[in-house]
Amino acid sequence: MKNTATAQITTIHDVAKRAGVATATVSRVLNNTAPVSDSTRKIVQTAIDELNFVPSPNARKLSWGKTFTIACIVPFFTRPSFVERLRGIVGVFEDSDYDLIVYNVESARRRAQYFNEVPRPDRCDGVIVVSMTPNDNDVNALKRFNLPVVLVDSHHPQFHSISENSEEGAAKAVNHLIELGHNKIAFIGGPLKDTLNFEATSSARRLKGYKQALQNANIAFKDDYVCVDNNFAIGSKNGNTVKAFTLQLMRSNRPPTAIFAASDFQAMGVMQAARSMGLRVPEDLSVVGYDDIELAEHLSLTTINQSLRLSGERGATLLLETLSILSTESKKENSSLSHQSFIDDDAEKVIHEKVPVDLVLRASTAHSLDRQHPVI
Amino acid sequence: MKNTATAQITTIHDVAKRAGVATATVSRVLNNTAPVSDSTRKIVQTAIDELNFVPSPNARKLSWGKTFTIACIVPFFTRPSFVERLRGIVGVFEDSDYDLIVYNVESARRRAQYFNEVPRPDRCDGVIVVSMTPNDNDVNALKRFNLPVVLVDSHHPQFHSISENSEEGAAKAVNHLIELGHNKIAFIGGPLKDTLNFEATSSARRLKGYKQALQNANIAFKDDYVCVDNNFAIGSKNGNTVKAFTLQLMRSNRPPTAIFAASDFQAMGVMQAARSMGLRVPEDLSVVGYDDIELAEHLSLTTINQSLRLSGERGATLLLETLSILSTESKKENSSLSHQSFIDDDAEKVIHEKVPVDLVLRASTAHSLDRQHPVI
DNA sequence: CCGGTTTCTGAAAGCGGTTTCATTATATGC
DNA sequence: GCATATAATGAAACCGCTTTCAGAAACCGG
Repeated sequence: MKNTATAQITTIHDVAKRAGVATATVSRVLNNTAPVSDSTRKIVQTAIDELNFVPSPNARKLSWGKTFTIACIVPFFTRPSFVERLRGIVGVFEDSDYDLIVYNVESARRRAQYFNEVPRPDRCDGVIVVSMTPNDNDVNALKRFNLPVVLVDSHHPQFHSISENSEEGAAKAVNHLIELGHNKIAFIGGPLKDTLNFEATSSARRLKGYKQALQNANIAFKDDYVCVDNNFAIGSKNGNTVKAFTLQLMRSNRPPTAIFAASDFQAMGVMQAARSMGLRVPEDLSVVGYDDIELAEHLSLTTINQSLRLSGERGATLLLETLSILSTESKKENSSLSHQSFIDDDAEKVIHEKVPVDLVLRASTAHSLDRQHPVI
Repeated sequence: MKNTATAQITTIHDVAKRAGVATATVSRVLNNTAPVSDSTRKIVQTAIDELNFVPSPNARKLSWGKTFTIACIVPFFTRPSFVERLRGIVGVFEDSDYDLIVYNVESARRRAQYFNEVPRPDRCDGVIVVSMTPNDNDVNALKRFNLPVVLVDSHHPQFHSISENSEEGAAKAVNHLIELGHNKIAFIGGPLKDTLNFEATSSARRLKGYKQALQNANIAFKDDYVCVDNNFAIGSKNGNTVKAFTLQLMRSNRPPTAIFAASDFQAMGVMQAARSMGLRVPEDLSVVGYDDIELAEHLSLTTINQSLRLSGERGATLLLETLSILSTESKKENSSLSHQSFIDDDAEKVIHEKVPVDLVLRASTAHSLDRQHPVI
């Protein structure tokens, strides 16, 4: 008696039978893909409503030869910034016909696996790659079936991409510090190269922007002021290294008065470390981060906003656009099936979009009160 | 010439033709679902390898009547605590045959939509609901097709669930403060009830635990010490409210010496606010959070660890187990198709698992140096 | 009122797999 | 050595939907 009457899934046949028509007709009113007389349309629609019929996504996919699925390969949980980007992506697909499957890369093994297995037309209609620069194998895998691909937060000549200008952002951060009178500015960042090919390069580019800004201001670049955490790899707790760097810097005989961190997450570590040794931020030490993750606001951290969420949104939208262009193109093909080989020609028209980077002023930076030789 | 030769997807027919066998045979070696002679098996396998054949997931799904997909309905997957849980869930399914589709709820509309549309056997084989207590409609929707369901971080008598004991956790937090000599302990939390039915109740339960702990220690409950942010709703920036609460509390004529926040995120706001008015944590104010998100470690925040990730893992595993039980059961049915109605009887055997809550001692709490009437 | 369109509809053939059923080849038993 | 169980395989049906193809019905000009 406690048997919850399990509802059966109604199929298109049930509807057809009930309406006294062929399944083809039902299909036609579902997709209004061909003229159906008003009278039968009404009958069918009633049957659909009464039976509460929803076509099986899978059958549909199989029949249409589309998957209505977007694959997103992303080093998902490793850093807050990825989550923000993902949020932008998810938001776009929520309102579309596409399902989004997130493939979370947390190891080199997975990375290779996903790049090889996922970009197949029977798995997805398009691929978004976040924060990973495809290597040669990846490129092959991605191109094999000519699926539309968009890179978010990375760049490759052969694929659409949405990225930010890290050099510019970093320069803005450092310029801000310079304008505040700082000239002893240190850099703390992640590794410059990395097996997984992601996040790494951004640190490198930010370092480059840092150097550039110094040079423009005629401040000598000092090797000791650059701390790069080569263990900032997957899943590692970067906190300790960053703290160690900070302590080391601040205890040196020429401590910096400001630190530019390559990410907000690292900036937080810097602030923690500074406080732990009794230094006040920003009075004793100015700190600038990068990313403007949600956290930054709560920490009152001055940082560089790189429109994380927007980048995800733009990437997703770009993919959607590509998808719809392709589908109209394939319709054209039907009428004139001649120019097969021309399709690929728009490989030329690869789109590379830049997302703006802006300084967000908060309370972690202040004028330099540099005492040239601090008493220790 | 720049035409990247787009590979064609090879089908089971291609393989069959190449191997000179019927598709049925290929299918059999793929799933070894029936005896195949070693010789033909080898031939087929070779063909598979040579053609690099991977069966189409969709065709398979359709044919098997399974989707090999798990739906995960989760609010704001960007909130750190949800991300942690999701991380646990994702980890489990990565190693399974199932794809995971995440449905991100950010509005009441979406919530209703997802609960109505997603739990259908043609969309997924099972559902994980995170941090949302199903209402009556939801329950109907979830039960309609008798899909296996697991709730993570919520509770309902009719569904499996993984949850934590918020009262207990809160009590541990408050007891810790009491043991440190505090007796002016304030509570800052999110709303106690909410249209979306999630997150709210956890604040309420933590408040309950707070009250209980006070009572046990014979400390009078004080209404002014309870600050509940009813705007901690969708997308709102809770930071400001929390800060306002903190300032208000600390500027009152009987400021607390300790604050227990219902989440780490809010605890961070408290710490920020305290610092902004020149108070030191923990010297002038002790702060305890809840959740033990990654952040907490970096903030040296004393908090309650509620095994966020573990809860996701357990939930996912439980669903997987249910799934495999169901599939073996349905096999049994094949042989003796009598006891259809008995299957539902194990609705009795709903599993409710609790995940441990533990105090994590860090540096945001200290002994109370209460000056009974602080000079202001 | 008739040939020729146009509009509407049903039967049937896919989509790419799995599975049943029937058939043939091979073993086994007596 | 023959009846019979068993193993191995192919042909065909099926999963639920879409789409082609072809036929029926309605429409139209002359």
